[in-house]
Parts: sequence; C-alpha cells; structure tokens
Amino acid sequence: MPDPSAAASSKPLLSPRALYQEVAEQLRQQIFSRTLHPGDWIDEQKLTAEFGISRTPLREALKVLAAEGLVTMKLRRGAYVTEVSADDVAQVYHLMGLLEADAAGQVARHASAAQRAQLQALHDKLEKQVRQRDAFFATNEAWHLLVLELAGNRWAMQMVQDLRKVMKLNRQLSLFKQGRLAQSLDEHRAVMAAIQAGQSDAARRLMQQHFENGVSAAAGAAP
Amino acid sequence: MPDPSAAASSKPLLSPRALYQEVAEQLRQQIFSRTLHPGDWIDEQKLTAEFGISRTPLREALKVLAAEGLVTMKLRRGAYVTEVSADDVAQVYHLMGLLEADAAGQVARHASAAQRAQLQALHDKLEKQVRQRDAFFATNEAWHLLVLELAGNRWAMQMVQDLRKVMKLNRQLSLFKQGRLAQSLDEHRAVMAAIQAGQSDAARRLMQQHFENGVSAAAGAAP
DNA sequence: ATGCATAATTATGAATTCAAAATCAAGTTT
DNA sequence: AAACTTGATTTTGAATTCATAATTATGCAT
Repeated sequence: MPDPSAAASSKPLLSPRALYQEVAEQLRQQIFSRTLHPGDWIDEQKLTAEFGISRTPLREALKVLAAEGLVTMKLRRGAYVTEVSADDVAQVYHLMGLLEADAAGQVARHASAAQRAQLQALHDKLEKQVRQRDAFFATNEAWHLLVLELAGNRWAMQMVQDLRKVMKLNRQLSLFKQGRLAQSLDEHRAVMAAIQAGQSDAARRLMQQHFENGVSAAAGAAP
Repeated sequence: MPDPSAAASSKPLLSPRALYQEVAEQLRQQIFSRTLHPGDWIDEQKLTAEFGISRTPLREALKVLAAEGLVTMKLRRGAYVTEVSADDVAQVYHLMGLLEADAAGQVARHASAAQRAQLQALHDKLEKQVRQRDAFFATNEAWHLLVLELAGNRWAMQMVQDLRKVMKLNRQLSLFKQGRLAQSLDEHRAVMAAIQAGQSDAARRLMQQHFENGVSAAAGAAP
C-alpha cells in the first residue's frame, strides 16, 4: 500500500504531475474542508513545514489558486483565502446555469445515440441513489460533467470546473435539503427526456430552470 | 551592460504590482504580438536574460499564464505557447457570446438611467470612429467591457477577459473586414436601442446574434 | 555505414540563500 | 497616559544554488 494518509510524505515513485500541482490540490482540499477558511491569511512557513517541502513549489501553487480565484494575493503581505459573499454564490450559480444550459442544448442537438445512452446510464444510476446523499452528489456531479463533456466545448468545461471550485468555498451545503433532493431528481429526469427527444430548446430551458431552483434554495429563499 | 530597450530594465521606482505579474504581462504581449508564437517552446534562460531577472518570477508568471490557458506546461520539458485551433476560436467566441448576451439582458433590465447614458456615450463615440480601425477596436472593446461591468457579475467579467486573451492568440485580424466593421456598428446600435428601451430579451438575442455574425466572419464562412 | 550503448551537456524542478519591506515591541517624549 | 519614534523580528519577494531528468553527442560493435 503506497500512501495511506499524508500526501507529500515521500518522493512520489512515479510523478504523474509536478509537485506544485500536488500542493495546489492539497491546498484546495484544505480550503474546501475549512482547515483554511475564507479570509484566513496563509502562513507559508507553517505549510512548508506541514508538507515537508520548500517555499518555491508552495508559492507556485498559490499563484495557480489565485488564478482560479480560490486565494487572493496581496502585494507584500502574502496570500489570503478568498471570501465569497452570498452575492458571489448567486452570480457563480447563475453562470454555471448559463453554461450548462447551453451545453444541454448542444447535447440534445448533436449527441450520438451512444452518447445519449451513456448519459442515460448515469441518470438511471442517480435514480437509484435518492436515499444516499453522498453517492447522489457524486453521481450528480458526474452527470453534469458528462453533459459538458458531450457538448464538446473544452473551454466551457474548464470554466464550469473552476466555478465549481469556487462554489465549494461556500459552506451552504444546505443547498440540498431533503425535499430539494427529490425535486432535483425530477428536474434531471425532465432534462434527460428533452435530450433523448432531441429537443434542444427544451433541454436548455429545463437545465436553466434546474439551476435557478438550485440557487433560490441555496440563497435560503425557501422556508 | 544594462539594457535600455528591454522592459524590465531597471528596478521599478514604485511597484504597484509584483514582478511576476509584470513579467506575465510582458509575456502576454510577446505572445499576442507573435514574438512567441503558438507551439513554440519557451526558453527560460533566454527570457531571463532578455528581461534581466531570475528564473523564479518568470516561472511563477508561466504558471499564471498556464492557468489562463495561454501556455501549456509539460512535465519536465517546460512551457509551450498554447496552440489554438479554428475549432477553439469558434468555441471561445460562442462562450463570449453567451456571457455577453446574458450581460446585455441584465443591463437592459436593471441598469440605471445614468448607467444607460454612460453606455450610450461610448456608443456615440464608436459611431464617429467607423473610419479609424484602431480607435474603433479600442472603443468597441471598452463598450463590451462596460456592458459586462454594468451587468454586475464580476465572475463573468473575469471569464470574458480571460477568453479575450485567448482570442488574441489567433491572428485572424481579418475578423473585421471593411464591410463587417460597418455591419458590426449596426448591430451595436440595435443592442443599444434594446437596452435603452429596457427590452431584456431583445438585448440578449441581438447581442447573441452580434457574436454569431462575428464568429462566422472569423471562421471565414462568409465569402 | 548503421544501430545501439554510454558519456557529456543542458534544462527543469526544487531547495536554499539573500535583500528589502512590513509588522511588532519597546522606549522616549509630550 | 497616549502618541510618536526607533529598533528588532518576521515575512515576503527574488536570486542563487543544487539535484535530477532529458537531450545531445560520442564511441563502440555489428
């Protein structure tokens, strides 16, 4: 068994990616898990000690996260975890809706039978996971990403992935309450049907609606 | 021997931004101006000599550009200027259209009278610059960015700015031929009118159309 | 002469060192 | 006692050094 707990414990036997990327991923995890939380100053020395590395790859990783919007660099006073307001959440959610709705439209119009089947398979899996929150979330994300992938716009894909990261800064996991989860599945089913029927406009509108419902739930508009 | 022609010749008397950001901007310029062109390997030593700096800030800048999509990092073999295919151009243009169309809709719906006037002023300026290509381009970009700014979604703003950078990788300045330039102005006028009239849907559709016309011109679909 | 193995060179990735700026602390002055 | 000044400490930003992977060059065998 290679690496049970720590990430940068030993020299990676095979290095699929550079150290700074490894560190960037570790930092993302710490940010998402609130080990580092929004507004916090990022102590370089402490982290280099924790990871057992030098400052160079850490600082490179911080610049990557800054470009992603997860951290904010202040000249001559280091890096801070980005604070995301409720307004930001609404804005980001809106954009994700816009991009994914467009992607759904593209898929409904151009996807092959095999691709539709692939998407349907993931949806069917989702149907069976309504009672398992974590599994549901994982499959849900996979389905959304597959829609984007099938739409075939790699720039849109990259953007949505970055936006998803920003969303994770915000601990409103109450995003999906009990009821919302079932409703979400209903909406998925409708989008899926439109895609299967090749109804581009409908797929687009339904996906947009799916996100609008999500954001109002996230903003706490629902009682 | 000091270097009078190079950009980072002397220590900046006042440093508004960090060196790596300065270098990132220099690199962007070299990429846009085709001093470095798509597919090229980026020679770190050559550039450090040219800029008169060490490799550290240069490598940090490269990571930022990689996050923007302008360069591609290959493990253990350095950085390369990203190659942008015709397909990429179409995809990026489509996304810009999507985002800006949405922004135009928002502005039509929510902008104050003062904001509309501000936008109108820029448009009026544009009307007078149909014969001056460079000035026209500058004002055109300013107008588009103002639409985004007035829409009030800072994430969308950031995205479009990144997409614009990628677009500049592609030297299809034939983007605006003689006739296209006048037509572009017509389309602007229509969007502007819809915004002034508070017609959100119309503004959105017209802006979308504006971009679709642009992309077909860029792709060389027009004769 | 061609192909392969091995040595020399070069470039990348990361650690370390150095300089300057900012923060913090103490002491003095008003 | 409060505020300002001055000095010590910490921390950032950048240069330099070091180790290792990759490339090129050289020599040997077939």
